[in-house]
Amino acid sequence: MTQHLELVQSLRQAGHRLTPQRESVLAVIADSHEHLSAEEILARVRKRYPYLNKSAVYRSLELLTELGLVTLTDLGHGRVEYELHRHPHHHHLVCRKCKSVQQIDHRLFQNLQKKLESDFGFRADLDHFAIFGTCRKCSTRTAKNPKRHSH
Amino acid sequence: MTQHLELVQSLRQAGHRLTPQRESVLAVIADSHEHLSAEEILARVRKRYPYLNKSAVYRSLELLTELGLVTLTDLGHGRVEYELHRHPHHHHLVCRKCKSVQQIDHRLFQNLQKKLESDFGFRADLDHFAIFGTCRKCSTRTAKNPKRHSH
DNA sequence: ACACTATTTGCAACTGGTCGCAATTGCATC
DNA sequence: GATGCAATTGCGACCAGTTGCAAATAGTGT
Repeated sequence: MTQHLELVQSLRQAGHRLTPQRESVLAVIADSHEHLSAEEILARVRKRYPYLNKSAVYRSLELLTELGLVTLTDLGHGRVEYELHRHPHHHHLVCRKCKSVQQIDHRLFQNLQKKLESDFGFRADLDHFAIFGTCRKCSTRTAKNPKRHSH
Repeated sequence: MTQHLELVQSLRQAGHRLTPQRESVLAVIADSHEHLSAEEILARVRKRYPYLNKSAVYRSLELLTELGLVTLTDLGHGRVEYELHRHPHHHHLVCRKCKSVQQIDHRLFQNLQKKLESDFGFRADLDHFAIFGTCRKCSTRTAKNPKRHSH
């Protein structure tokens, strides 16, 4: 939980207030080592603050993402997932057809990331990235049998 | 409109039916040279088919995207935007803080795209991509004055 | 400890998008 | 041009997430 403390510090340093709501959202994320959906976060937070409102959770998550303390990934499952920002990170290849998710190493992105920073001064959040496309299986399958597509 | 015809062909070839709903969604997208939100597409389609249901539009768009005829971009404005798939394409750098959008050349992605295909057999839809992060202006600003962040 | 005020929260209404299912329809075959 | 049936649509309920606004409160200064 020293991590938790650090996070609280970053928040305050960036000029934001530390409310019990934010504190508990942070705690939940810091304590978990998996991806969490907003819904799951809300449920866990409510164990400590039963009446906490969902907009508070969403607003906290938005802020934490903006501050770079939390990463957000849309794996195309209809809900966004949050995770404490840890280094280094993996990325995801998400197949639009079969919805499979494949992890890839973060180093694949380093060149691009550096180039964006040097050319445009843009600090890309490429720490936890989802790329959509068609996986090997689905590419070959559709080439043979146009009609079939699983889901 | 020859383009429109080609699109219809691709649809049929992939084993899908050509319904008036799909046809009009396609026509609207093919006729427009800007990004269109689903809502805008729905509105335009209704000029021809006044009672067309929104789910039909969404389902058509999903299909067209899957077939690669249409590209979909989430610029973080709370709504996804659709566009006819034209080559070559630009990409977008979206600042999480000031929400500004900056276009960049598609060639920045070619290496990555090739690598994903050769290493994983994954055909990434990198034709129209949005990368989130912090733009130059916002990086320097937050370093100086932690509190300020426009929106 | 108290007052002040900008930030944050709770609430409830709203929005964009999805889903299950019954009714309809494109199109292949006769 | 009629038949059959799987693909597709319409519908309404639903879901995740957002927003505007009035009420509450963290943190600053006294």
